[in-house]
Amino acid sequence: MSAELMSSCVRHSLDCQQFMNETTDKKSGAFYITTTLPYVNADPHIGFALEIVKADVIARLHRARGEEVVFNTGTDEHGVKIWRKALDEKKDTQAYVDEYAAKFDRLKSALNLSYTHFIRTTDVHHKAAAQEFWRRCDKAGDIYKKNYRVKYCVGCELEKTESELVDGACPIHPNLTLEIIEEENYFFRFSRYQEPLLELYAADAALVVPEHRLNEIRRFVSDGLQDFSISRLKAKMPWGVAVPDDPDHVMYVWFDALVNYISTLGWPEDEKNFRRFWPGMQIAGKDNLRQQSAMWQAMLMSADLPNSRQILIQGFITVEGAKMSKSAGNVVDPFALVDKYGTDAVRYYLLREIPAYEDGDFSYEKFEARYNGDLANGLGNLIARVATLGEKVSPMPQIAPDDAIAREIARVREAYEKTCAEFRFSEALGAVWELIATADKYINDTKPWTLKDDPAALRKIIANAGILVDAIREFITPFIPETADKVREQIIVDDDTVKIQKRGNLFPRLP
RNA sequence: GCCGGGGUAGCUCAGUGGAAGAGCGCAACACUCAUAACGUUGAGGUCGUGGGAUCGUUCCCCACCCCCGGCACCA
Repeated sequence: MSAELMSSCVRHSLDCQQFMNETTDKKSGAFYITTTLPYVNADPHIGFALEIVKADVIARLHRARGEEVVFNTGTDEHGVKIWRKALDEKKDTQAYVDEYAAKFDRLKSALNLSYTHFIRTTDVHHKAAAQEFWRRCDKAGDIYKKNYRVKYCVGCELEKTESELVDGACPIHPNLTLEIIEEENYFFRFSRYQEPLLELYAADAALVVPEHRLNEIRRFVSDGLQDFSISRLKAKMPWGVAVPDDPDHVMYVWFDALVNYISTLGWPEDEKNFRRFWPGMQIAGKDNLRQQSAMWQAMLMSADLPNSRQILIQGFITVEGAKMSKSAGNVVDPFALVDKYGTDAVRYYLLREIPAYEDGDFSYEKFEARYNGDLANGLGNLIARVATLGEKVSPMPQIAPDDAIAREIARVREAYEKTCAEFRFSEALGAVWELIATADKYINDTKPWTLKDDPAALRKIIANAGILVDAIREFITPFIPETADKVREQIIVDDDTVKIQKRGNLFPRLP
């Protein structure tokens, strides 16, 4: 590698490091990321799989930089919907949520996730933390009681929110008049935080990513905030965290659930761990924008705790262009996908096909096209051909790569680091696949299969191909770690030697 | 209705005031190390519609049409 090229690589690497530092903990090598906690009234679906796989990639990228990472996920287990569902299924509520928590935890092995913490909102410690959080907001004067009016549909036997109504009536029972029920609830003084929230958004334009989501929440806050209800009458719905010093109320599920992001760190008792990892990064779907970037931030201010470091908002996954829903019967089960295609194929699809910040689509046709096109014909085939060609000269001393090859790797590295820092993983993988094309073309051009009688020339080609493969392996490691390991089992490129031993195909072509 | 984002190749999308791009799909050619893989070449677009400013616009301005998201208790 030329001196000029070398210094340019170093420079880029420094730039990217600086960029990522802005979005991570400014303190000593600690990084914290959390998903939202899925509500356990339905099985895990592919949308949550996307969220947690992305979080996993971010966690792995930070670990690769030598940081200590806390990666949190878990389950949200309180609230009326869960309580009713357990009743419907004639199950003990705790037994019901235990079953679901176990189901969600199985995503860890199915998707090869590296989370370090799995919190359940029914954990004893979490409940105590939620109560302490409540006390702090109360002490700050942000909690008060007032009458709460809810609309109730006698037909559904359920309370209805405005957004559920069509022309002011229940869409399922449009002929029934909604009853108004008044009950006394505790409220959080959200309205008090309009200005502080706007200041927060103004102070850090990268707090919410992408930018249009920051604009969306800024407008929402600008339009004025109403205090929101944070408790429910225990007599009507007992499945919640007890409100401190008031046996008649339990916390509304929002309030308790959001506290998980810090209770999982041991807050409030473990001050040291909390200070080391908080503030952290949060990833959430677009339906969670308000809760994460406004409500939770106001709650943190009220409790006199630092705001989140960054909130990454992603889109939804549609299925063949249609919204995924239980009633449509088109919900995609991540476990079934993994059974059929394997963990890394599923991870790859989610990360490559779904855009970073917008809605993406799933279909079996697209999935299989990605699988065959990118994984079987692309990555898998390249590894197979390099392994077969290289086996003949293995082991061999490593030779410095051609300038053109080194330059191409440096170019891709720059694009890779930039797009990863902005969480544009689809584009990062696109850049890595350009390197696969480079390697394929290099092999076609140099025709190593014609050099059976010229081992020196063959070694040079294998050295270059090996450097490319090893760069590809490094780049895909956070995305499809198991595959990266399998590449290294076949093609081991170290500073001074290259060892190659052919094994089975990474991704057999689908028929 | 108000606010925001979009309409570019069959599909998914990138892009620039100065001769329209990528990937996938399709066709032809070439190759045989490799998973009927890989490579090369090619076909295919009045860059939503109509005006305007400009020497010149897919890009700037105006109007209109269409799509998507947000406009409070959706875990």
